[in-house]
Amino acid sequence: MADPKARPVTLRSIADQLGLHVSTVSRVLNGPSEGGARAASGDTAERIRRLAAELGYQPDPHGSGLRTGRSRLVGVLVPRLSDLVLSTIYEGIDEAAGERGLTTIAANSLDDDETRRTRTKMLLARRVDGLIFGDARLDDAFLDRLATDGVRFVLVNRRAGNHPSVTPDDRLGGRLAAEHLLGLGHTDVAVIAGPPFASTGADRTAGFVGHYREHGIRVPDDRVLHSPFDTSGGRAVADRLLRSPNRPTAIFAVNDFAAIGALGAARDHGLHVGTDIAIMGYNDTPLAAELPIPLTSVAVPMREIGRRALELLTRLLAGENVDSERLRPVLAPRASTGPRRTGP
Amino acid sequence: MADPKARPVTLRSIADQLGLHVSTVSRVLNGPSEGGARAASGDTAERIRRLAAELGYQPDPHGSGLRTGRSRLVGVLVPRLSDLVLSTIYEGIDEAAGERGLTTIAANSLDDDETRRTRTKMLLARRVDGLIFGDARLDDAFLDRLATDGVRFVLVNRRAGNHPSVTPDDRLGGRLAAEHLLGLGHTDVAVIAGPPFASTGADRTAGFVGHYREHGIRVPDDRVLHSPFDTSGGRAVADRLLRSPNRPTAIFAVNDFAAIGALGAARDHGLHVGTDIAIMGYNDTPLAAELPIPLTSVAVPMREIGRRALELLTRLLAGENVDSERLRPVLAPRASTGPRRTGP
DNA sequence: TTCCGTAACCCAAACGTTTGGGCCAAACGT
DNA sequence: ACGTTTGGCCCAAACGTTTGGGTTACGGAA
Repeated sequence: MADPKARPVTLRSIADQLGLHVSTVSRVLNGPSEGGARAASGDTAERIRRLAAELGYQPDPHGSGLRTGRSRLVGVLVPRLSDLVLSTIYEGIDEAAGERGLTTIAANSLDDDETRRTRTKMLLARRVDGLIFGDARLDDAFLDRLATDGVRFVLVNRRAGNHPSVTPDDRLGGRLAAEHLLGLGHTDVAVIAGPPFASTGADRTAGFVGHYREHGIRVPDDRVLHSPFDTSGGRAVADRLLRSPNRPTAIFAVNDFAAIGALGAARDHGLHVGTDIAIMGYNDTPLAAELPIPLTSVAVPMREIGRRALELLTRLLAGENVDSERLRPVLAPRASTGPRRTGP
Repeated sequence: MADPKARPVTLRSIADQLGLHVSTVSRVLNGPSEGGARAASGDTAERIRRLAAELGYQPDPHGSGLRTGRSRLVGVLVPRLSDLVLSTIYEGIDEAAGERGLTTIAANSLDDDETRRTRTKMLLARRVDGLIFGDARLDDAFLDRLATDGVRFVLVNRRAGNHPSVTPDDRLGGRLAAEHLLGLGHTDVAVIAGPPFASTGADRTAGFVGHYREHGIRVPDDRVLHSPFDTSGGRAVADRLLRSPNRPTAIFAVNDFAAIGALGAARDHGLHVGTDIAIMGYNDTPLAAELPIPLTSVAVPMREIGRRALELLTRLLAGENVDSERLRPVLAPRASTGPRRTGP
């Protein structure tokens, strides 16, 4: 691995040991594994590769970064890594990056404008080759500015403007939720819609409300409530809904954690979830299926979304023109919206 | 921020514009903000600083890294970032790193030996100045080897050998749990102990069992079950416990997610948690307090643990001798272990 | 035989920074 | 007045890599 005090193994040390020039070694070790254009003779190349492997040579990113101007670093900005949705997406990003020899640097923006700015600046100062933003806002002036400045980035999970993005098809997801609840006979429904600036919540809500509208049922404005994407936020909002005299028979939370909060609120009101009231979430977090009352949710391929985002970025960095991608969600019906049935 | 095609602003470009030498600029911009040893005159220094700020100069890490041999990069290896405990700790690490002008690179090891090896190699190839491991194993040959190789690292959350570490005081935490359950009259208890190679589970279990032993109650070996630190693992193990003819009256899971799984299993067995059976977790995840049946847990300052780990590493890198730190956990009693009471 | 092509290398510059040595002039001490 | 310090700056080398441009030497074509 790494020797104690031994001088780090460098192109030069290899070249010297073999009586070659450093540039020859560099070309051999860089060229496509077999016979690059200006590579060395098969024999020499073999000796070089063998010695490099034996010494455990690892190119110094400072050297190559300095020379090439590229760092093979990708910056990833998310609202919070401790949000399971984002950390799972990040795992997908990092996994795909690793396969391409790229390294990712993650940072939290906390959905705060000032923090985004400083963290992005930090990443740029690190000379990342490109960025992936998981904290885009609808109508995002910051991103627009960055784009005109020539910074290369893609969005993940949330879309904004027409910056290239990889997201779930959230309108469809909202529709699936509506279809499910309507199919169970719920005509009096409410939505816990997440914060208004996130496309995820907005699109899921729009899809949901749209489906109901197309079936002649209007979801009133005061039945669409905004809240943070977390448990306590969901609980607070659900409590408000359940306190009202004519409470809904079903609640669609655009996020599993908000839904879990709603579960708690329902219990506080003495309601049995699944019979007295239907509650469903979104994202199909691993937790959802394992809860005491399993939570109906809309499954989204989060890890795959992360992978695709990284791939999109690499294509962008390669100079290609890229298009946004929408990944297909699928319904995961469980006990929280009705009589117990065999889970998917 | 970053201009479109404009040449990046460098020490040289600043020096040229001011008719100075690049080394002068460097010294001014590096020296302790006021009057370094060999800095320039107050006037010149001021001009340099002003222009640097105006142009938005950011030192190129490739250049300085190459010259100094240091990268100001810290590698962080954890089992999984999508594990809330680890991602929260990581947030603490990253937060503290940011304050010191360091950047962290995170990677998942999945608690898999091969993956650890390759990911660590990757981080080392990136020339990180030091590492923080969140996936240590009791008796960890890999870490021992790394240490003798001169790699500088600290451990977080889990301890191993006598490598410097920052962890919760898990024995104490286990004792707090035992004290709580025993105080409620539970003498017939079981432990969901997590995987056997993690010090966290082992120490929590040891503290728990030790406390009972000191009070004359033996927790039999077949009442201490190992499982992964996740919900489905906890559910499976709890199911086994509850299926047995003489089932325990209380279960201590060394992890909140395993406890949530146990909650589900209890429900499957028609038991009402809090009255029919007591279940408690560990870590006091934000979720715990918000669950339909709030989960008793042992609160651990996860974010602070991360911060301390980073600080410990910086001291280590500065050449100081460092000691491990154990942070104090505190009990968070809730409804899942007894009659509803006001939460902490 | 001469000339060209090419395989297989070597040379050298450049990327941006840091840092041990200068060097000059002004200030100071005696 | 003369030597010494020191403030304020410049010089140059080095870190490891990549890459456009040589330079040989040899094989084959004319």
